[in-house]
Amino acid sequence: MSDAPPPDADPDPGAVPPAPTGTRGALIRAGLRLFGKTGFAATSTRELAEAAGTNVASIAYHFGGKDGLRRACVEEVARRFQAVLGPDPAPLPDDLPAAAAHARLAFLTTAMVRFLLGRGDGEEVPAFLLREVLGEPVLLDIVYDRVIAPRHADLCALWGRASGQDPDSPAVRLAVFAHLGQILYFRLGAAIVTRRMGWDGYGPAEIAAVEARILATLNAALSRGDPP
Amino acid sequence: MSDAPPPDADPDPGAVPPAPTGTRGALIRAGLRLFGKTGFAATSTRELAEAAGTNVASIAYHFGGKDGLRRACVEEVARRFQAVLGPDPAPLPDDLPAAAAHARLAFLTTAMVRFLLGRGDGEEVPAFLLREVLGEPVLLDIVYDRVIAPRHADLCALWGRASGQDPDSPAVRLAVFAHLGQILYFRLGAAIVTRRMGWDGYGPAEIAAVEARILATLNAALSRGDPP
DNA sequence: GTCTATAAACAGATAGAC
DNA sequence: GTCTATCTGTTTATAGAC
Repeated sequence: MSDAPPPDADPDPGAVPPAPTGTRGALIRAGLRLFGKTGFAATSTRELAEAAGTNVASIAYHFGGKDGLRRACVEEVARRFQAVLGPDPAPLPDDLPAAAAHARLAFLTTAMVRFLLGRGDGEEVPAFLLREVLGEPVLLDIVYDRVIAPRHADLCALWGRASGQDPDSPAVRLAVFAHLGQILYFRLGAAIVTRRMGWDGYGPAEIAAVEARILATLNAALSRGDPP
Repeated sequence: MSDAPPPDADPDPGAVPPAPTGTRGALIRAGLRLFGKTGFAATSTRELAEAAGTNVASIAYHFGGKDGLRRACVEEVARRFQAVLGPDPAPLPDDLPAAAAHARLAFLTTAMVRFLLGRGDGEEVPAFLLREVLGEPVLLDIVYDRVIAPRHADLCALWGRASGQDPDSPAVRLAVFAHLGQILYFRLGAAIVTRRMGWDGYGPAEIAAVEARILATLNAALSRGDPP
């Protein structure tokens, strides 16, 4: 494989960067998976190199060291979120009715539940992200600024419109966090939830049940008896 | 300090074991704090010994090795939960009104929020617990059987009574998990929440705001407009 | 029971051939 | 760019004095 280390500056900050390829990309994907699964400290550079189909020295070559690979993984998470959700969400139209905002919140909720509980990135990205949030506060800056804060602000705007409250009020911000916390818990506590429910992992039927529960709470919190 | 390794069998399984003391107890407390803060793999035996005010060899002497200390920490978490919540919760009276069940749920919710967000064990125990749940599934067994399952069953009984649903139904079990997930998130995502809210940690006013939010969701989910 | 000294394995980083 | 071999520091576990 043949890739040079990337330039430090992005000439067009609005555009979504392309997915990393080659040895560099393989190492990042291995890092995302192994760091998320067993943790940063518990993952050796030899394991990373083997999982990526390369040698230990390439980690230092591409990222300067194990810490550099970690940072690259954080940036890759930010990039994937940008790629899925779009770089700059459109501002809310002034005349958006409350019911429409409610419906969009329900739609985004469903999408998040399916992403987090279904097969795919949802298994490794949240585990990695959570370990970063629990651990080094330095890397949290990247996660916060590029992944969390913009999306949270979007959801607050919708929640405010749907509930008739000020979207910048502490009450709305907390409500959105509580709502997101519910969803995240079903991924983070998956081992516990599936055991207690007698489930063998999250299949389509199980995901539907979780979706129904979270939408019910959303509708209740927004003071509406029925889904829009 | 002078303590022998404890006997393997507990002669009275109903009683709550006493808190570990001496060097053994100091090592467990150090493990709980450091494992929770930086993770198991990232914490060295030298750090543990220093934090406990003893030497590295005592870890092998008391627990057989670093893994043994980890296991002892898991059991200490289970013990603390038993000590605070009581070993065997009383079964729900048959004639408990829905409003009383709702009130008790609200009371337990407030207690959990204050425990998790306030100063004290709430800072280290959940972090430790979460890392265990994310990692080794072997230790999850102890946590699940002795900490999570009994408490979850209690809450399901209350939720069923308060909402008029079957407490053993999947819907109630999921509702309780979603409710707990909200609460846990404010501890796990504390770094994110406080930053977004512009808070400097969780003080009394901040805890009250979170409490209010979670009780509001609880009341809405139980289809009641106002707190009991 | 506590502690020092040490052993054996492993970590991440790097030099240098290709 | 890739890879092997190696350097240097640190890890856990243990032997043995007290």
